[in-house]
Amino acid sequence: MTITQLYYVLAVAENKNFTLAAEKCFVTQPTLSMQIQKLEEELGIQIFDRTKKPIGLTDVGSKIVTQAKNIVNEANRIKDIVDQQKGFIGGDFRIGIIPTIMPTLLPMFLNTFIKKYPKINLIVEELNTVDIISKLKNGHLDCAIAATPLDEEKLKEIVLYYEPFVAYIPDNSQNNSKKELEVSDLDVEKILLLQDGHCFRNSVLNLCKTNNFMGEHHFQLESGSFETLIKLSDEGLGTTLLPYLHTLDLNEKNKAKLRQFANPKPSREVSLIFSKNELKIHIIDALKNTIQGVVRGAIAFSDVEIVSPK
Amino acid sequence: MTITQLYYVLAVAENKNFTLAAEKCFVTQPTLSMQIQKLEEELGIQIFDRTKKPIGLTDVGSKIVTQAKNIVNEANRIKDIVDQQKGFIGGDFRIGIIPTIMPTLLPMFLNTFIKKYPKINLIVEELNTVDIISKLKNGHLDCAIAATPLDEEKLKEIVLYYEPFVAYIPDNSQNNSKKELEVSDLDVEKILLLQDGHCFRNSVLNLCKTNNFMGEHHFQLESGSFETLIKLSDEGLGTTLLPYLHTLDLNEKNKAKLRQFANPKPSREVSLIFSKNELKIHIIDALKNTIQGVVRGAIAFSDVEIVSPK
DNA sequence: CTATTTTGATTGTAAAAAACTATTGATTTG
DNA sequence: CAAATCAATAGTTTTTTACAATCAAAATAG
Repeated sequence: MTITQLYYVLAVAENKNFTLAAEKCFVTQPTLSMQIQKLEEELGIQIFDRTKKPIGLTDVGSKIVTQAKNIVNEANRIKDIVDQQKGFIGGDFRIGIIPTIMPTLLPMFLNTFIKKYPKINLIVEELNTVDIISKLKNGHLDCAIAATPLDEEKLKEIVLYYEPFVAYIPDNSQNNSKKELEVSDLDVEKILLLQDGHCFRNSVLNLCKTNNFMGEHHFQLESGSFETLIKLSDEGLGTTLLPYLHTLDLNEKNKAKLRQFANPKPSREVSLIFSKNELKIHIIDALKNTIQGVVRGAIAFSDVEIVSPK
Repeated sequence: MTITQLYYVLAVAENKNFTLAAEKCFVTQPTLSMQIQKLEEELGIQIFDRTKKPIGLTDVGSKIVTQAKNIVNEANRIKDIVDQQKGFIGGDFRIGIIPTIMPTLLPMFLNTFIKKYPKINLIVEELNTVDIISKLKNGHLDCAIAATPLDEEKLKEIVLYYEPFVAYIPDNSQNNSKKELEVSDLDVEKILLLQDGHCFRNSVLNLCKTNNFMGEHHFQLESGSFETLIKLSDEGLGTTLLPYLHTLDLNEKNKAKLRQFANPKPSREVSLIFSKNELKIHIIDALKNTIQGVVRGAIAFSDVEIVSPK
């Protein structure tokens, strides 16, 4: 059994076609067919069910494919080890970002980053926090950006920034007297929130601890965008909170409904997260510096009461 | 990079000698030398420091060796997958047993087992519970026998038997009047216990929950045998509890100091433990049946109040 | 229902890789 | 300093891998 044979198996499993798989592997079809036959012979089992069209996997075959992925992944880490040793900044780099951070943060740093490190092949994926955690652990992601703390044993978090929330109040006239909003002015039971990315720091508003926070509403937003939230709010369903960076590109009409909080502002902690035994530390470090560079300009840190997360 | 090359690297790392490593790999020394050179060239780094005597690893080298072990382990699992498919009962099978179970249980089933399954190459290791858990998770063990429950997410437990404890009372005359001992008769603060294997079932005696149980003594037995415990007890340091199977081969003098408990007897749950994605299920099943077969004769289950573990 | 296309297996051959034997060269040991 | 140890090198042989060309079976089109 060779690693090459496993690559061939994975290619066929993925493309369900020997000819196409061979192309992807940059070899001719007979070469690939022979190698797979050899492997099947060595193991004494059939990996592929060639009677089906398109080609299918046998029962053992699918287990072998799963394991082959593990082996190939582990094998690829050898290159990462060497790259790290050489201080090489390049190669594939997979990053996961939660939906509520993606649209505002990614455009801010992507251009700077890929220009500064042209050898890195950045692969960005939008994922929710649960998927991010599992993919970081099994090596499908090199790092991620999400609301923290996650309190995961095997993951390391580096805080990128604290993003204050701004209240979005559809009927903003009634409290117009006060300039800055106090947290105590909010009726937390009536607030509209997304599931993801609303863990507040410093217990200013302690909402994330109740895992199934519903408030007075009879629905829960499992996922979705802040656009949805704004529209629901406009429909009279209540007040909502928007992360500061999201408020920057609202239209004027909506901006009028925003109300800043007084200090200490409720805010979310946004961090770079990676596995403790991640090898591409140099790239993570480069990414961290790039993001912190661009964010420093956008968020005035003095606005937020910084308290080191536990 | 090939799996063969990684095997060669591991052999050299282990033997610190190219010639010896080559023998272990059943190839000539130049073959092995060449392959390792080729790998080093492909990666563009030195794995071995050949200036040292005996040969040493470079910094990257040791990282690569660690990863190579992972890859080779994962690769070996392919064979396990195929074996499982074929229903093959054989090959290497690594089992860990905690010290307080090993001496009594292993002799009871080992002979029966290896005669019944001559194709299995059983490798038994005495390990404490902590090591067992980590080695099951990283694939260094195929299964283990320990006191349960462990409450480990990724591990599965199959209860083999409940082993009642018997009190060992050095000064057995004073309570001689009563025939069976009640748990309440014991002063739990004065009891001598081993760290391992003393998690009592059914909260009859609730000792394992206090992680650093010291009682009135000024010492803790981190490990050791029940022989030590008996001698300490004889020295007047207190009463102790012995697992039922251990009491069977005490000398007459010591047996006189034993006192059975009344029902419900305090007992320990002994289970077969394995990773949830362990492939050698057939072997584990064979082992379970063998052990339960021999234990059924030794422990009268009616003696123990069986309550299903939570 | 036959012609055509698609797709994987087969065959024969060339190139590449891996293994072996024999030998060298450097270092350590007696 | 001679002998022994041990990895590297050189030169061959064997094995493996890849390729081009072709075949055979199945699916699709006319």
